[in-house]
Amino acid sequence: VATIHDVAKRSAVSAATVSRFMRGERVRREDAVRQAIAELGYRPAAAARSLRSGVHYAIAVVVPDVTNPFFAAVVKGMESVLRGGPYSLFLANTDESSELERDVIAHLLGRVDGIVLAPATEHDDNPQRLVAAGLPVVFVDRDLVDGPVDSVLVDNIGGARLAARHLLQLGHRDVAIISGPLNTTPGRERYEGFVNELTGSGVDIAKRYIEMSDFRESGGYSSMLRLLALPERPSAVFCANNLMSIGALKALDDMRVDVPAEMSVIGFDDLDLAPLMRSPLTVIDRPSVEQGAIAARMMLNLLADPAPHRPQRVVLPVQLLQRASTSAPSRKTTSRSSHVPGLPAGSAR
Amino acid sequence: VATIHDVAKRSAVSAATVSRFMRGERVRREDAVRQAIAELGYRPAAAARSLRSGVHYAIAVVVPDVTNPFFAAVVKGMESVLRGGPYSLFLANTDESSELERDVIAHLLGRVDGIVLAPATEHDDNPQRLVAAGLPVVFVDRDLVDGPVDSVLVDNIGGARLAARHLLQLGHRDVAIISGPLNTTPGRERYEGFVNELTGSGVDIAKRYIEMSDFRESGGYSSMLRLLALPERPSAVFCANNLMSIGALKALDDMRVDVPAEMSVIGFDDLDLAPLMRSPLTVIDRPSVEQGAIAARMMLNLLADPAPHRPQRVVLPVQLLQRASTSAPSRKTTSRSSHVPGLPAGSAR
DNA sequence: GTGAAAGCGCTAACAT
DNA sequence: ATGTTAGCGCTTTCAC
Repeated sequence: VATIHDVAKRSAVSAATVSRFMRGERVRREDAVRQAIAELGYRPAAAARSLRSGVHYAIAVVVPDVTNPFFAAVVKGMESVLRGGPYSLFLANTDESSELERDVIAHLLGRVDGIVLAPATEHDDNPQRLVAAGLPVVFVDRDLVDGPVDSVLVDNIGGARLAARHLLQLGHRDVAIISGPLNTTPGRERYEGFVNELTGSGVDIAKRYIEMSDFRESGGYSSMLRLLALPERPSAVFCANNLMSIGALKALDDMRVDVPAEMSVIGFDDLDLAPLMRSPLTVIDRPSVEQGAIAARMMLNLLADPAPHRPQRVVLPVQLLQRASTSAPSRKTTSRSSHVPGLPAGSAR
Repeated sequence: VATIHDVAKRSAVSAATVSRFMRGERVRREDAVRQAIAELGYRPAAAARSLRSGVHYAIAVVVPDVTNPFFAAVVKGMESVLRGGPYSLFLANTDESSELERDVIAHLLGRVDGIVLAPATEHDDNPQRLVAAGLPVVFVDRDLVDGPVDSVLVDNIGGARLAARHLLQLGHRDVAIISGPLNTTPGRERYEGFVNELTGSGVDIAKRYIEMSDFRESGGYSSMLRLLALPERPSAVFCANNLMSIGALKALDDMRVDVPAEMSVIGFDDLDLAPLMRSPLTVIDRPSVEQGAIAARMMLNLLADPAPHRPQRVVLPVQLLQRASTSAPSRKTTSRSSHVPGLPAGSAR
């Protein structure tokens, strides 16, 4: 374990010169220093460097669930940008819990130069304290009601409206939603977008068709079970994220409910395996890898120029990927609203 | 940004006393210290602590691909064990590349107290240097040919044999494999197990039915395309991991090849969506979350007692999950080996 | 361009 | 049980 002084001695310069060489400055005895470093296998002690200079050459990305392919993709995008640069990427997980998030962030403080964060809730004060403490923070996928903050998001409202409109066009009137937590950005926005598009088209959504869930597969599963237990089932359902879509589809499968004949399903977030499913899932798709890449670039900018600035908010577009899990309702539905303006009821595709 | 001296002054003790309080020792002016810490919002500077004491209270897990659900599950398992304890978990990605692995490890050195590693290759010298440098290392899913090292693995050979036997029992004789890289533990072991079980049963596997791939979805896809382009297609294929199974199935789907009627497929590693697939995938399943949990516990033990010890090697069992993607070959196959000892040819299930 | 010296915030030895 | 002292390895003035 060689120190900078060992290198200095061996190459007959001072420690300061070695330090300058390390940071890329031109040095007279450059070759000698380089050789000494190689021979001794010298690696600067990160802790000493951090302590003295205050920089860590590390960025953290904190997400609610590494198991969620969407967040895995975001991480991939960040890595592709950070690769080759001086910053390492650390990944931490909060399991959708504000308390865990607090602990995780506490462990991160003083170890990283910036945090890319998908906060557990919009009302979290953990992130605010970070921003207040002057640590660069970029929000990804989710941000705070209190904003404004630097963030890269997607058009959740537009996507949810797209989903609603798609179901309406197919002729559905008894429509359900399995929603994420309303205290998260995507949970709230997708809920509001979906419901507003429905009511704006003169189609009310029954309270019993609104399932508040948790963005987890298990949550989607039990929510769908509840919907299926209703005396009058809905003819279509919108699942507000990928994991809940999977859970809902499993419940449908277990209960032998045919998709889309008996129940149309549309999800938010694409599934890698969607094309191979018995009933390939129709989804609202969004650029996930790119979301991570943009977040990483924003962080790099923040790090390069820490001066106060007008917070930047990037919103990426979404698109409808129509597959086979949605179709016109087959059986007669008890339409509580007879007319959708501009949409001939029952028109498919 | 309060230091330990600020706390010391405010609570009228020395810095050393505050330090002792922080590490849990009993202190006379305990309440005063606690209060000062709260009022000042004191957080020990991790860098200073690390520099002085040499401990970081951090563990890294380094995997080839965070996007792979298997590794995501391993990480989950580690987190569940580490949660609540003093150690943070950092996750890093190597993209199946030894060079990237070297860089990643270099960045980790001097920042973490131990590394849980799934090395890119078995012949890697990166890990060996870590072990030699005295940094606690636990190998997960993959280890080194040079061993012995602490590791938690699964019974790859047994699993691959199980897969082969399953196909043989169904009556397949023209059997293909889409293998992972032979310079990785699971790549090599699954290949050897599969081929040995076949040849041991008197069934040779044709060279053209052996596809060497890369554990990636794209690799599985193009390998399957090549198998399908053969003048005499195999009637069954074993995919050595989850991602390649997905790729292979997508190729089959794109080429309109019916599974299992025209091609039986068995994979290694379960897929979350398997039950919802048009042809639910038969797989060799293994405990993935538990693998991570065990690795974390081994690391904790290493950290608690760094004394030299006999390397421990845990091997977890696997099981066959039979679904619908495997069946007896339908069309007459050009059997190059007529008799399998003990197995009535063509007997299914 | 280079070296000497100081010190980042903490903990470990030693003394009390 | 507590304070004093020293120093972990590095970067950064400040002189030259």
